[in-house]
Amino acid sequence: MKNSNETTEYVPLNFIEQIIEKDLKEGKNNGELLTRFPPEPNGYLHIGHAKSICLNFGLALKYGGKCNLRFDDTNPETEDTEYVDAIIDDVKWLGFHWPGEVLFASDYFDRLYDFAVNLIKIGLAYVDDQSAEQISETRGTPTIPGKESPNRNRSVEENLDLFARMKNGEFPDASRVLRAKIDMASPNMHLRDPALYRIKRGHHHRTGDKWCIYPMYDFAHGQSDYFEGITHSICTLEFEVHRPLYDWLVDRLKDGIYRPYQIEFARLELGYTVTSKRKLLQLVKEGYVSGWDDPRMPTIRGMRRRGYTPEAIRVFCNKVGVAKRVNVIDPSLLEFSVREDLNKIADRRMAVLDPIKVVIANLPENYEETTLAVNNPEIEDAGRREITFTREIYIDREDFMEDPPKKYFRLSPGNMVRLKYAYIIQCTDYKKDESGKVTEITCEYIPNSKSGNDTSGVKVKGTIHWVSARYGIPLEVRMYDRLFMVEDPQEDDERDFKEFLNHDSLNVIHNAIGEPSLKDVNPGYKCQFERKGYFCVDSDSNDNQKVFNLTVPLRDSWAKIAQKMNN
RNA sequence: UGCCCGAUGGUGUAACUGGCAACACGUCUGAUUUUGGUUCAGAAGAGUCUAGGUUCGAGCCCUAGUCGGGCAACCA
Repeated sequence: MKNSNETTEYVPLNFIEQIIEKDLKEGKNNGELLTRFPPEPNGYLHIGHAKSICLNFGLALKYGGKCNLRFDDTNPETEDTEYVDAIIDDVKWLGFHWPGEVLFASDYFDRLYDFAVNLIKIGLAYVDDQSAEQISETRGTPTIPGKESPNRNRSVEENLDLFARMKNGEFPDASRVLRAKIDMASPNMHLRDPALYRIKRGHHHRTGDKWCIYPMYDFAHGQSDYFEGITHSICTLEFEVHRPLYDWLVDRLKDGIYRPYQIEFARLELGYTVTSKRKLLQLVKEGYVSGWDDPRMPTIRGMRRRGYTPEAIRVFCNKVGVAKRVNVIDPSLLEFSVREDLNKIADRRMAVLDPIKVVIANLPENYEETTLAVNNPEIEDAGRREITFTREIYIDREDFMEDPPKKYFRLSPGNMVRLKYAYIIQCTDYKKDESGKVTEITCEYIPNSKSGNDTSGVKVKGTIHWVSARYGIPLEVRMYDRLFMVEDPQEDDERDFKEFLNHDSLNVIHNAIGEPSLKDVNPGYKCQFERKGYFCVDSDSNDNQKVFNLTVPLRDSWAKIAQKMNN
């Protein structure tokens, strides 16, 4: 450290925080900070949006500012209140708050219209009668300058008249547009007289049929920022080339020193999934997943149903960082964040996913012994619950091997393991069916080896979970794996991303057995199935049967050892 | 062939704006453990896209190039 007398420790800032701290220090925009999260209500929010939400709301929190929730609803064709409601719910679920009401770009339609009229008056906008095709053709290409529209130099009066008549519905859809008069030869395509307003008779989710002209994104976004007093308008990289237009418009709208500034960052891409709204919609529509909230989906709703916590998602979004480099985050980081949170808060329970019956031969037929099991070893006062040990129990198929390799610490013929919270047992016999599948195991328990007061002197390397055959309850357990088999399913434009779908991403277990305490839990309840992973109760559960979703498996160092031995 | 961004271990970010690369995930060791979890201790792994230049000194600055991304909706 350079300055040893400096009391504040240096904390690395991302580039946006650096800009903000500088702006705040210099008193730019009165030293205020107001950000905004501006979704278009035409789809559900996903993990990429979560990063933007955490960034915008997080910055406001960090620097004592505020963050608005504003819908960018300028295209009635694709937008719907269904999405508005879902998005509001998702942002709240993530744990963020905005000042006052939810805002909409459509709140500003009147002011936007007035601004457009002003632009016409000062000769910076004109009505173009050309068709979309003509406009597209005369825009030129990135290397060839565009051609000016024959309507470019209409009089202010004629433009005013035409624009008013556009608004009044005198012209058919798409027959005319209002364009900014900037520069048809600009190397930046967005400055070649961009369209500001189009005629479109869609039914708007909020303004109904009041308007038949709607502002384009570029004509709505920066101005909405300005109307709200946004200081830092943070968006993703693809809007970088829009910034000159953003500035051009805001500079003509502002009427003092205040103005918002756009800053772009690289969106979050997550490996082995897709985050394009179009592709996500396709997965839903074509039935590859059960819906927007399918637990395999990278949507907020999907992750929520999967059992991810808001805390875990927020921590994850902070860990990935903020920069301008295109990035693909490895899902292991997300899973780490989820485990980290769940380890602290989730109850421990025992459940057997692939049951084999074990009969403890040296125990009487009706033997029962009830003991207390720790709910969460990470939390001292998380309490205990009762579990009952009986002569017949179930253990997981993975925990028994006829012919085990050296480092296998679980049950095998002649060998011993501890049953968690109960006794050490030794395998004396086992049965198989014609196919060679083990159907039942016979064991003997070691007296005096009871968990907690073991005086047997027997030492075992392994402890396994179990469920009483008499008291266990049937469970449906849905095991999930990554949706795609390749890290970047959209890398190859030539190939349909669906070719890379992982067809084993869902594996439903119908005959799992859980400890009896699982009978009384409600959808959303999260727990760890000991030695397996974190699971949560799905909304498909009913009184007869609980359905559990695998949220994330526990780290499994045995699986790695076993895999190595196989290779 | 135009314009705008970007380039640091496998992945993602950092290096307090010029002082011989740090953190997290992942990987690997070991210890503890009645979860092969957690926790703890430790290790390996980049010399910063390339080539020049400025400088006592460059991941940071300059020039050229290479590679990657974006831009030609009346989408956002």
